[in-house]
Amino acid sequence: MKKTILVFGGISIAILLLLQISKWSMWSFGSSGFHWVFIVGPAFLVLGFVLAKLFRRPSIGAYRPVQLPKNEVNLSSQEFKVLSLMAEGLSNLEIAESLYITESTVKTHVSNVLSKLNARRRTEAVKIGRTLKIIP
Amino acid sequence: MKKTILVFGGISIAILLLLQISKWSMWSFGSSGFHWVFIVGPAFLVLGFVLAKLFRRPSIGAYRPVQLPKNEVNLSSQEFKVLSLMAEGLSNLEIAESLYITESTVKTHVSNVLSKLNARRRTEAVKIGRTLKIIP
DNA sequence: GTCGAATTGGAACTAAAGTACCGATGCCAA
DNA sequence: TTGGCATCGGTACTTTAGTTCCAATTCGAC
Repeated sequence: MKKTILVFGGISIAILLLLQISKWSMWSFGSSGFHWVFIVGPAFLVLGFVLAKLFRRPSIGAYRPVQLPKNEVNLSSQEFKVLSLMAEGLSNLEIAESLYITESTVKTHVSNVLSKLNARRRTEAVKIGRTLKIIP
Repeated sequence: MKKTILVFGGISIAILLLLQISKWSMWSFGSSGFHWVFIVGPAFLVLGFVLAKLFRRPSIGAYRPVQLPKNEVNLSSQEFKVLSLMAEGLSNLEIAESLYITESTVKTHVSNVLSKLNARRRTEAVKIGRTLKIIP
């Protein structure tokens, strides 16, 4: 709340300053076409807004709509086990030891699971799996 | 917030300087007044950038820091937000962009969450958080 | 006002996770 | 018998995640 007040206070002061400057400029420049400020200024202001939005990092996943992969996700037996153990918070190594396979194989399975669920991280895979009610 | 004020102050001073410079170099632009574009334009461009940044910030809310009644685990407001976004499957970078903080800060929060929940991985933290009904 | 917790962020790491590509085996249905 | 799939495993690589230590503000409570 204080922040907001300070922000708007700062903006107000800035506007006041700009007005003051414009007055001073009027006086010092005479009739050299100062009205440009009121045309070009807002235009560039808007441009700045737009550019700021554009330059903002695309944030690929933050608001990405979770597109559910085609109704039927066919995880294989092992892939399902791996996903379940991922949801339990196990690391690849721990999953490997649980299933008596090597970590390399687990990585392969994890990659396949991520691909099939259209996820990019194991946490996302777990979330999607829960959404699809594949795992509790 | 001091930063904000400093920014506005800096912009104002910059505009003043630009005006001053333009005053000294007015003769070289001709008398059409068109040169204002090159002075006011960039200034408002920067102002637009700053304003866009400021107006983006406060609208992220929607997360209520839930105070835990018992359960020794007491996550702070930001830590709770980070944990929630972890459960959504976001990466540290995506969480950072969602909360308008840097990835470094997110890492700090994640480390604290893992420590407080006695977890060793974010997936485990999510599972524990769900077990403790901190997150759905 | 002072103090502790919270927030933010940086630097410099180490440790996992994930990708891409490969080969081998076994199984099953067409 | 052959093509496709699942399983297993490997190498080499890039990307995230996570740790540790540090420091500057900020905020609420006392």
